[in-house]
Amino acid sequence: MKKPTNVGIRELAAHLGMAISTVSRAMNDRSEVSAKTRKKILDAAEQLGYRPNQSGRSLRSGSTKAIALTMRTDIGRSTAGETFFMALSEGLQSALADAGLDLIILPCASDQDENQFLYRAVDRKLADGFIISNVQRFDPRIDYMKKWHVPFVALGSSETPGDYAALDLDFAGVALRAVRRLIDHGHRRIALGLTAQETNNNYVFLEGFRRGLGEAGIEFDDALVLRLHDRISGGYELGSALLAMDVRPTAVVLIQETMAMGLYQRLGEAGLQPGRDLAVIGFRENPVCRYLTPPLTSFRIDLKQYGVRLAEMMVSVLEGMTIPEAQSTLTREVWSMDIVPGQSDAEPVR
Amino acid sequence: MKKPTNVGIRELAAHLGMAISTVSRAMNDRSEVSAKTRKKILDAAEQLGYRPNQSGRSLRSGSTKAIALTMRTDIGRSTAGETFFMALSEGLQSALADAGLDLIILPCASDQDENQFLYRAVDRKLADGFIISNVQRFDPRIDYMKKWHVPFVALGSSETPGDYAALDLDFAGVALRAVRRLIDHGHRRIALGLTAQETNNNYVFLEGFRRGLGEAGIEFDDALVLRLHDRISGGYELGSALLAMDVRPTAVVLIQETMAMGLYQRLGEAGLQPGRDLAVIGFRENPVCRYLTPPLTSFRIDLKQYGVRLAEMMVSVLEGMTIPEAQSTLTREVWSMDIVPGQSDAEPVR
DNA sequence: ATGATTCCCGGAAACGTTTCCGGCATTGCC
DNA sequence: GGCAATGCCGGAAACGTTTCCGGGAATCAT
Repeated sequence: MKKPTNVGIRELAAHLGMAISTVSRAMNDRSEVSAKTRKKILDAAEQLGYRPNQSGRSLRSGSTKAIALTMRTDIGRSTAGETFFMALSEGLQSALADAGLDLIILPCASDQDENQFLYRAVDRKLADGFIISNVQRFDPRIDYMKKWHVPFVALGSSETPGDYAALDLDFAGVALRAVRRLIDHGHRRIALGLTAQETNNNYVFLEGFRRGLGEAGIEFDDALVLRLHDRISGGYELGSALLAMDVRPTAVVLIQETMAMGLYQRLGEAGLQPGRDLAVIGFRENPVCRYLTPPLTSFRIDLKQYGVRLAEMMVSVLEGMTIPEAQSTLTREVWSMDIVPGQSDAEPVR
Repeated sequence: MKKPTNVGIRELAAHLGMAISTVSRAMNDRSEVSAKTRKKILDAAEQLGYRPNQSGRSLRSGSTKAIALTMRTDIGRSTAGETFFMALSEGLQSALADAGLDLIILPCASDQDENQFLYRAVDRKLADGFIISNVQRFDPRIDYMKKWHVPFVALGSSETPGDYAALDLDFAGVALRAVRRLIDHGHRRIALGLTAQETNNNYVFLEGFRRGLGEAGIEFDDALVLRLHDRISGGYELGSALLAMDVRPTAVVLIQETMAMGLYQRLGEAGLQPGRDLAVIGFRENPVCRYLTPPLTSFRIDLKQYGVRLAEMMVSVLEGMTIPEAQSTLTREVWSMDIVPGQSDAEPVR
């Protein structure tokens, strides 16, 4: 069998004895075509196996009907990252599909420049809109998108000024509530585990942490803030660092829940028990952490709904670009999270 | 600032006082253009910020210069540590980029038909080549791709006949070696934890398992084969099922290492210890499992290299489609894995 | 010096689709 | 019954690029 010659709109029109413009209209559900003509065309299209060519379509219309989501392949890999993007995509893709949009994920390997990677995709007009993940505190990509007026929403907040849509988890609120909770339990000396990257989340989380301490009149001690690899081994190192301190903290708050695994491990090796000898609160609820002993106290978010909301915002931005009046849709939104109490943050022993 | 009119090849050519064909040649590094003309053009392109439009390009040339990888968003999720796609993409994207190809991941939500999802992407010519993951034992998608002569490689093996490229992990070998190892340790009654889906991996893994038993003259007992959800809770259920058996097995082999977490949990609740009261061997090495106590015995694969190899195969298939003679590149390849001994598969207590 | 070859480059036709424009019916209104 | 409005549809021009074709200039061999 030879490679089948793909039937184009021209062949289909010829086969029907109609003009290609009519066929096009029928395929796009436009109103200028009568119902019975449309049916005839759609039937013939089905029968001949005609599918509109996306290249021709987007060349002419200037729209790809696709949304791109950037994803670093080396971030939060040991567990958090993948479950995050997968669970997010579940809602995102589904909701975008309802709006007639495809979702494509653009994975960026660690040996590539993340900014150039996006610029290239944007310049080549790979998608109508872009969702930028792993946003930095001041992110040049945001400036780029604004400069060239390409629709985007930032997945994560940033200090880059200007009007644009952004969606983020409430890092500040989580840190604040975690500290409050620990203080309520009687802790006074609380450590903080951040990641090593210069992401905005770290900054915001630290802000919330400090505010929590300030509320209770506890002096902030910079030596208790540790920056670690965003993986299990980072948690292990965190444990070592805590154990090596002259006067050990009685509690620690983690910005990345998978660190808890390494931390648990390190504590166990030292004969210490999480929750009894050191209170631990993680960030995002993660199946892994529920199966730790003791279960990790963390915060819950429905990532699927989060993805749906992300899709809504993207669609809204897209409409805002085409429909001139609706400029007010560029909101920065923060989703608060619910605490999931575990057994890992009891009162301190003395 | 208004939306900048994107400078096209025409504007660039006019600005240079050259023909657009010359500019096109220069942008594509073709030999029919002199070195100094090329430099002049590239400089001007840089200065004016000209980037070729991908739609126009692929419409004319029929090639998108992109490879698509399908990914179900609901598979292996919540499996904590399931870093498969991220680690794979790391090598895959990087290697494809070296070949001048983009990688795009097409996430398919659980409420969508996986086959139709692929067909749609193929019909719309979203990519030059496709990497099909989560292949079934008999996978209609493979037939579809072959029928329409669109380049693809199957990520995972299948029983669908015909010549095509496929890459898979050595499920059979791992199962065989796991059983052998347990038998060497003195185990005779060995259970098997599979996933509930009808994937080919389950079948192949079971084959290897049976073969291992057969080698030692141990009768295969179908009641010891359990099919569970591909997640931590599945492991928990597995534990319950094992504990409920009249005569308990002394060992279990898992096709999915994250099940171990739930299993450990369930055993702990029953006052039993993995590795002492029940030997456990998992499948793929996973950071999470190294931090279990006791560490899980499993098998190692370098997913990044695996991704690089996948890219090579894809490129090879692509060349095989254009260069007529090279049809012999359609190989089915299986990667063997190295065992990573943990403490979870000791001798049985009696 | 002449013819053949090679090297560059310009002109123009595609690729498959959407969309503007215009025109023929048909309908509605007085 | 005349005239405007409306509904449907055909023709053709775009969208931005690649590539075929052809031709002028330069190089080379004779």
